[in-house]
Amino acid sequence: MAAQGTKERILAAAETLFAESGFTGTSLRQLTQLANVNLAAVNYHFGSKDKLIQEVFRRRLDGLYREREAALDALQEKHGELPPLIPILEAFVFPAMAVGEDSADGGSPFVQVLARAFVEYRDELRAFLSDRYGDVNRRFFQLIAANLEALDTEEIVSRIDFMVGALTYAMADFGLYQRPDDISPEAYWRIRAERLVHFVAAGLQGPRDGSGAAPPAA
Amino acid sequence: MAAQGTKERILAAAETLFAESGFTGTSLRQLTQLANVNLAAVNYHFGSKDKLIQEVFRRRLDGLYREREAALDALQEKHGELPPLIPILEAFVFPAMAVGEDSADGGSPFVQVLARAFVEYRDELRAFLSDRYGDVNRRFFQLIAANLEALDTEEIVSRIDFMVGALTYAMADFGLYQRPDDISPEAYWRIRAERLVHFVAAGLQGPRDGSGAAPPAA
DNA sequence: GTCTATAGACCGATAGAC
DNA sequence: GTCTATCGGTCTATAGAC
Repeated sequence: MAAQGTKERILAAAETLFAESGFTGTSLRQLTQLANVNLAAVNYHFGSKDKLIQEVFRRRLDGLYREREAALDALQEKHGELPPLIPILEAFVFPAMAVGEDSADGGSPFVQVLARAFVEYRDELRAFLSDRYGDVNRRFFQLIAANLEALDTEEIVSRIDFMVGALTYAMADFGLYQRPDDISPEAYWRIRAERLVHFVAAGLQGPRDGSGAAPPAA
Repeated sequence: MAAQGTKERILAAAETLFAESGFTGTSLRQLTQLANVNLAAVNYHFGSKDKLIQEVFRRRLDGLYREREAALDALQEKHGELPPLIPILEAFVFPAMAVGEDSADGGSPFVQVLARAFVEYRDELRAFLSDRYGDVNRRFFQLIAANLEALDTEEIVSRIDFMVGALTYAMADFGLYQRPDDISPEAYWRIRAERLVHFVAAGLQGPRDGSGAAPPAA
């Protein structure tokens, strides 16, 4: 685990600290100290702090989006042009669980870094992400929307916004639900991901107005 | 609008800049310049940057939580101990819309500041918020949970986490849905809040497992 | 209560020896 | 590729004149 190349150690330390303290909140001094490399190494290997941030994302997201695309391809192979909603949501959520599983402790700092990206706005980063992954995101968007065609576009966009919020927050593990001692980290994430998919599917497909989706449990 | 007291101008500027750039990302220099007060005024009036952050929250949340509590009281007056889910969610969400409506442009920077608080972790701030508003939050939690008693506690906690995510993200207006030109800011927030409540209610009440909540729209 | 000035620390980036 | 040293700039907080 320890003592890879300098670049890898920097990236690993960056992921950890960005997750904990954000981009602005993390200094290159803390970062290089944790990575056990010289301060100047960041600029030597990455050019600047912003480029380092970008590389932290690229390293994880390239693989993640490859998996998401492959999952969509497989779905359309199986179901034709418009697969049902649940597998589409699974194709988006499940690959995200695996990201960061190579980290030692089973935790997944990168998904928290992803959540930071929404809040800690960096124009350069936003442009990079949109450029590189926008096409796949739009493909998901359109497939989800096509499954909700009883709704008008405005309402669909709103509901997808809510979905992204639930997703982001849940993946970043900000909530109250803690892993019980008797289940493994992998099982924990799998259960959460399944619950999330069902929650979001129910929310997306809910009635247009008033009166609750189902009779209350009581 | 302009030229209130120094403290008020500082608080207003802080709200705006914290919403845009976060706590760490906002310097007292930017802040005092926008507020048109001297740099030293922050420390004179608030003691420190952290105390200023705390005051930004207290100023808005005291009123918000008073409204939320009053809405719950009124609900229980009307429905007895356990009101139905939708009005409970409305009692939580609707008062949040009004917060910040005294800002000049109809926008609501404070709700974005709230979202920051989840991501930009500050121990001092977390303790303050939990101390001051934890009781009301727990009351909401329990009423929601009581409406979902067909589910086991673990699943309820998970779903409430998803709810908080959707709520936080939506209130912060991070998503793609933009206000159409032909509706007022007030109407925009009301529509979003209603959609959010219905989305979350459907998600919370969704089936325990597999197979989608309702027949797909197509 | 408002200002200037500055202390004391930290920041990202870079030049240049090895 | 790695290091030291440092530049030029930022930051929060405060001391002290008015």
